[in-house]
Amino acid sequence: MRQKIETFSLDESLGFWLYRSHIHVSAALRQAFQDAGYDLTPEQWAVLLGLREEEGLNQSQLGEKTSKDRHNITRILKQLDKRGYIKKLHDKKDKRAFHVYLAPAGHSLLKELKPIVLKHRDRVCNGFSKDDLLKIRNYLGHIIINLRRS
Amino acid sequence: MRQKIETFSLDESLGFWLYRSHIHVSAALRQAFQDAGYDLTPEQWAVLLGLREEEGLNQSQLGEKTSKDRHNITRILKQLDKRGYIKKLHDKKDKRAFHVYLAPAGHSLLKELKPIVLKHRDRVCNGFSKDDLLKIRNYLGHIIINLRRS
DNA sequence: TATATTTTGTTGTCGTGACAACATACTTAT
DNA sequence: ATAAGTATGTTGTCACGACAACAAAATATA
Repeated sequence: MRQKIETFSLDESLGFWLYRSHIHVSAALRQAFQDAGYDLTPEQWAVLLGLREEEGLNQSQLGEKTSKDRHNITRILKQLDKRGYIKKLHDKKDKRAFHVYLAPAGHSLLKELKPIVLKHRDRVCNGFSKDDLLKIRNYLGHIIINLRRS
Repeated sequence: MRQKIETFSLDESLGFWLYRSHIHVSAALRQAFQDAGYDLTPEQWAVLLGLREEEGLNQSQLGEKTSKDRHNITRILKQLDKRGYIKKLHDKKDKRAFHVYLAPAGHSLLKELKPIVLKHRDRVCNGFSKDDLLKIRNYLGHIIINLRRS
């Protein structure tokens, strides 16, 4: 009578599936931007999108919103600033902080990217019902909650 | 009568949810290794695990198995080699290729990490039934298939 | 008020993902 | 057999995630 040895493998690892699917989705979006002639990373896109939803955030808040830490936000904003997509304005009271806004070029970039992103989304979501998508989001949200400071 | 404007946001983006959950899971595993005194990245762990499942692969095959390209495999193996966890043996016929194996230190490392990884897994999967986990894996596999060269 | 702590943002380092360029060597075609 | 094409692996560059150290400024506390 053999005992079951509890073990693990890549294919059984939820974390590895998340890694794989994230890598694929991210690579596909990057490629879609590139094919359309845009030199923009998925991360930069995420920050632009976060900004459009809530302009005037400071960098820490923007980092919270996009799940990136201050250091990375600093550098991603540097890229976006260099390309003229955003503006950083000093807080009038707090001399340390900035408020970040989309520049006009950022707004029009988002408008231009829209069909590309929608097409990408349709590709990723092909074969999923609205209910499936909701379930996936709940599952992933559940995972994130499981990992919150415990 | 207003028309619905099709739009998108971070919270509605499946890709962004994948990013977020992957980042959290990966960070938690990294932290678990660190807390236990191991200086090992989740990526290095994935390569070691891939190797244990199938020793003797060449680097390209190992990359395929772990969803990493040749360049990254080269560097990750360099790290693992430096720490003595793997061995690279020349192919006898093909002078370009290597066969990669776990060194004894790699085997014992995997054994030592086992309780840490299992605890991490329990934390990530807290509240999910076996059926849930199967569904998640199917969903993520579906996403990956959707993105295969089309 | 003076000091200590916290917060905001920057810079630097390392490991990794994406990509280009390259050397070496195997394979196929002529 | 030679040339063309392909495959394996390395190196270099850039962008990003994690982390440490830092400066500047706000806030809390003594």
